[in-house]
Amino acid sequence: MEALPNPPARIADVAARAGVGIATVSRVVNDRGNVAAPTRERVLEAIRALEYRPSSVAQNLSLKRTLVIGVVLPFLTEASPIERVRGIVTALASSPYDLALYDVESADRQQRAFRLLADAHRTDGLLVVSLIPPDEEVRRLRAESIPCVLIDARHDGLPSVVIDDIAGGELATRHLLELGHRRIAFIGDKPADPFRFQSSRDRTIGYERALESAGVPIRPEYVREGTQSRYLARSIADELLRLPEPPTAVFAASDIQALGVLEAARGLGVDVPTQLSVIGFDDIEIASYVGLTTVHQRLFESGRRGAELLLLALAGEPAPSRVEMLPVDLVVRRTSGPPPR
Amino acid sequence: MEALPNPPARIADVAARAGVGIATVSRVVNDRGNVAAPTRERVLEAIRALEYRPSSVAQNLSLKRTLVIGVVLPFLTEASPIERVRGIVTALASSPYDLALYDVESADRQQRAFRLLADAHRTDGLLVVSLIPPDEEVRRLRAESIPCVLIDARHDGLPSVVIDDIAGGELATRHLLELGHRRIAFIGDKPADPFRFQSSRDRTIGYERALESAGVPIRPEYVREGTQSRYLARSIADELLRLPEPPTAVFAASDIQALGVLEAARGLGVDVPTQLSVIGFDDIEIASYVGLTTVHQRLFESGRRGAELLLLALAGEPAPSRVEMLPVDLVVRRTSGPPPR
DNA sequence: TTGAAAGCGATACCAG
DNA sequence: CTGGTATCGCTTTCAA
Repeated sequence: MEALPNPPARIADVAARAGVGIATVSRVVNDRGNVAAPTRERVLEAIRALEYRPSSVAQNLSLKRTLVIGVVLPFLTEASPIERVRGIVTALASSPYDLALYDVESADRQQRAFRLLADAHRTDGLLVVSLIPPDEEVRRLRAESIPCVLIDARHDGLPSVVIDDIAGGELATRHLLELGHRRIAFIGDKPADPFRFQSSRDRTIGYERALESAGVPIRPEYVREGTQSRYLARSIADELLRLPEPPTAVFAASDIQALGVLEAARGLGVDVPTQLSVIGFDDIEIASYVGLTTVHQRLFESGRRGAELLLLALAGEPAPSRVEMLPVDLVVRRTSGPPPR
Repeated sequence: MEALPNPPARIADVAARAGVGIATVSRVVNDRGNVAAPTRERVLEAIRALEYRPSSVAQNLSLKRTLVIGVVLPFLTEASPIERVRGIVTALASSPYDLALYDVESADRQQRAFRLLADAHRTDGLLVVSLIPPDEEVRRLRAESIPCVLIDARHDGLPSVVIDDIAGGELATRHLLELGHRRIAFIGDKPADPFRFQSSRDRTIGYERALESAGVPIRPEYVREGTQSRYLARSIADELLRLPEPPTAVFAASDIQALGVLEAARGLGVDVPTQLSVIGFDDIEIASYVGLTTVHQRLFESGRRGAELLLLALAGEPAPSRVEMLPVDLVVRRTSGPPPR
């Protein structure tokens, strides 16, 4: 249990002790053939004695690869990105790659993350989640042929894994329509949100499309694109429910927002689902606990699949397709039902 | 948007273009003084033109530091480790360090993780969560003076951040006692679990201690140390509730297990809290959604604090104390109440 | 103020 | 089979 007094052994130390050249040590360490058994034994003995372990940093420089995959993503503190990371971790577990996380909370941090990553070969490959990398960086990535896969985001030059948000929006809205609802409100993100980009917007489109094809007119006062926070969603829902003609159902663009809606309903004594139906989007873990009806998007799967595609690219195989669309499905639980009569 | 045809520029390219030596370029890049203004300008111009960015891999080798902090932890797929990671990410956000995650699901993966990390200077520092590193590795870490902080784990040679599990166990049990319960069961982890080590065991001790000082005898059939899974906890709770003299309250060593208990109760038509009180431990996010009474352990804070200590050590300042104990507190929600009469 | 050259710790080519 | 040596890209003395 006492500390070694010496600094870590280098390959030269091993070579010296074994009385061989460093090339031979390298061969033994990397299991390249062409080393006589007795020599190999001497080297191994020296390695053991000196507790030698190759410096990966030096290996990186020499081999021009790091065995590290960088994951850039915003809002690691929220539930959905975490699900995606789980998928990524799972896919990477059986690979030789390690994972470096770059959380992107603030704008400057974001810039730095991309900067770091484009930094030639700090990582062997990149997974960018819910974020659109600047054209500038994309160009560099390609120039240096660093493989990069987007998850929950799109960019012309890059392969990506996304879900069909429009279909999801339609699915949710159709569910409510089929239950008999006609006064269906929508709560979504700010359209300009640089992070979640098109997702919420596409869900709105799905919502509108479903209403149209059911012949239900879209009422502007029911379409509220505010923010992804639970608290703001709550206050928006509060307003909606106090409308002279309140909606009988609310479709929220995320479960987090749906939870805010549930809170608002509880606060006003509006019973769910008899007086108000609520449907979310994402199917985060909490959704199942509170019985939230929602659109399941395969968060875990998106991470897993994205990582898989990246591993393929890293292995030199070309990505099967540019944009891979993951299906969504409706999960009916306890917050949706027929409208009150 | 078209790709650069050339490989990334190296420092020598910049030097050549600016007509200076590489040393000068290095000075400019790293903002070391002693560069004449016109020279500096020429260099900056060359950097811009070539889109030069220093290779961090090469810098690592030269400087013997990586600006990466390694985080080793098991079960990233569960809620509590995630909370801790959030705390770590937060603390690291304002530092120059990046974060490399090593998830340790399986035993071999675990070995590999420690191996990688002890690997001289792949990371500048280590955060080990809910895991006890082998003595062997600890020795190496110290020998190579790589700072390492334990979170939710202890080891003689290393500073650590833990919570007071015994106090937590007492707190939970006392809460139930004060409500009037006398038949209080305990569901904990397998004592031999190599991952969660002492935590659950200590909570048991707290439980026993509280009962003792209240003069309530400990009934062996009420103390069930099984597993941390929700499903197994559910079936254990099921058994407990079918006992001729079932407990009126269950203290689970984790919220996950408590959720299993709640499921068992629901399955048997036992109402919570009128017929059965349930208290968990951890206060994971879901707890607040299902109204679970629990012992809040500062998961986020443990990560934050651990990272903070590591940053201090990295900055050369000595750790304030060897073992830092985070307080716990009772969060009373809707699953605990007086026992049925 | 500047540049040549010596590390940093590996890999791998090329002779021997 | 084995060893010397160039190389990876940067930082940092040491002289000029």
